[in-house]
Amino acid sequence: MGIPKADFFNLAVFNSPTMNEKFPSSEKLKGKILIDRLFSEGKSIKNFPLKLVYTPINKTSITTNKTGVSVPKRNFKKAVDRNHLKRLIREAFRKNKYLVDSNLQKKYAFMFIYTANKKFDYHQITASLIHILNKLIERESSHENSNN
RNA sequence: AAAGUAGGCCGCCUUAUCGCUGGCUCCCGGAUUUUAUUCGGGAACUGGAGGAAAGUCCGGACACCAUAGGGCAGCAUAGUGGGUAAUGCCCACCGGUCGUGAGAUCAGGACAAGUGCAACAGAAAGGAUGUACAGGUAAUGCUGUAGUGAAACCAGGUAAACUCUAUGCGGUGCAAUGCCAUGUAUACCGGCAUUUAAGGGUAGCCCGCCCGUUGUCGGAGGGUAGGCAGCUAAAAAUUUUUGGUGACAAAAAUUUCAGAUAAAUGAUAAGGAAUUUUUGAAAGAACGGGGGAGAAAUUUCCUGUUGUUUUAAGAGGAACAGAAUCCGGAUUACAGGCCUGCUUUUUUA
Repeated sequence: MGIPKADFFNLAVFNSPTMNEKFPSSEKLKGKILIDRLFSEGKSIKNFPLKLVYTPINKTSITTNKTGVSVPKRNFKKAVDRNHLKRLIREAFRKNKYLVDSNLQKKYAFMFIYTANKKFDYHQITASLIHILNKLIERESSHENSNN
C-alpha cells in the first residue's frame, strides 16, 4: 500500500509554490491573432508522437505562458478519440510545466500537435513531452542569456 | 427442457491523489474619494454527457427576412378511425402476401379521361387479318370446338409507367437575432419632400411587387477582432391514482437534473464485480474395459471417456460512442447482462 506515502508527497507538492500543477483558462492558448502568429513565425521541435510549435510572446500584458493542444481530424475521425488524446496531452503538460516555469524567464505560446495516427498511452506521451520540454529549455535558455 | 417469436430495462463500480468547468457562500488584493459596483486570486459546499449525445432524415418551438400575394410548375404523403404541439411518427381495426404457429411485412387512392408498356409462345396482343373440323345461312367469322398465352376480337392487365384525384408545403437558420465596447468618416439605415425614367432586384417561370434622383432631418451602420444576452424550468422528470383495447390523456404529490466556446465532465494508482477461458483437486452421474465374490440376479475394487457441481490458482477483463439553441420521432452503430408475454416440438404428471 503506497497510499500514505503518495499522500505525503502530494501534500508537499501542494504547499510548494514552485510546483504549481493547475492549468486555469488564463494559461490556455486562445484567440485567432496569437495562434496565427504562432504558426506563421513559430519554431518547432518534434519527438514522436508529439510536435511542439512555440514562439515568444513579446507583450507585457500577458504574464503567463499560453498553451494549446491539437489532434488533427484526418488522423482520428471520431471525436471521442480526439478528445481523449487532447486530455492526455493536457494532463502530461500540466504535470510537467514546472520545467518551463522554473527555467525560462520569457513567456511563450505553445501548441502541442499529435502527429501519430494511432493511440499511445499516458506514459508514452509524458515521456515524449518531457523530452521536448528539455530540448526547448536547452535551446531557449542560451538564447535568453546571450540576448541579455 | 430445447428451438423460436415479440417487447421492455440496464449499459461498470469503489477508494486515494492531482486537475477542468457551472452555481452559491465566504476571504484577500486592486480600481472608482466612501456605500455599492467591477476586475483578479483563493477556500468550502454542491451540479457536470448518451441510449443512441452520432449521421442530419422528418415534424415542431423560437428568431429574422416583405416577392410571407395569385397562377403554373415542383416536392411530399396515400385503406379506415384515433393519438399528438406537429409529423412522412405512434396506436387500433380491416384487407393482401409469407410462416405449422407466436408473428412478420405492404409505395394498401384511381386504369374513369389521355398517352404508353406487355418478354417467350402464337396467324394475330388492339389497326385489321386467319387455319382445321362441325353446325347454320340466300351469302358472310354467323355460331361452337381445337391450338398459343396471365390475357384472344367482348374486352382485360399494368400507376416502385407517365398521368389523374385528394391533402399539405414562403425562405433562411442560434454563425438566427438583440445589446455593449473598440472605431472609421458618409460608401449605410430610417422619416419627409421632390423626380416618374434608363436600369437594377428575385426562391424555377409568369403576373404582380420592391429599389431608384436630388435635397433635408435624424440615427449610428458596414468591415475587423472581442464580450454579454439568446442559453436552458420545460409539449420537464419521478411516483401513485383514474379513464382508454391501445397510442395517450387527466389529476395529485415530490424534485430541479450539463451549459462549455481553440470547446469542461479528465488523468494516475490500487482494488472489486459481471462474463470468458486454462490448469489442478474433490464429489456424485452416464457409458465402456479389466479383476474379485456369487449358481444367477447382483455387488465390490481399479481404470478410461463425456458432460455437471463445488473449490483453488492463473490469464483476460467492457462494446458503440462525446452535448454545442431546445424538444418530439424515425434511422443507423453496439461487448455483455437482466426481465416479461406468447408459439412449436419433446418429456413428465
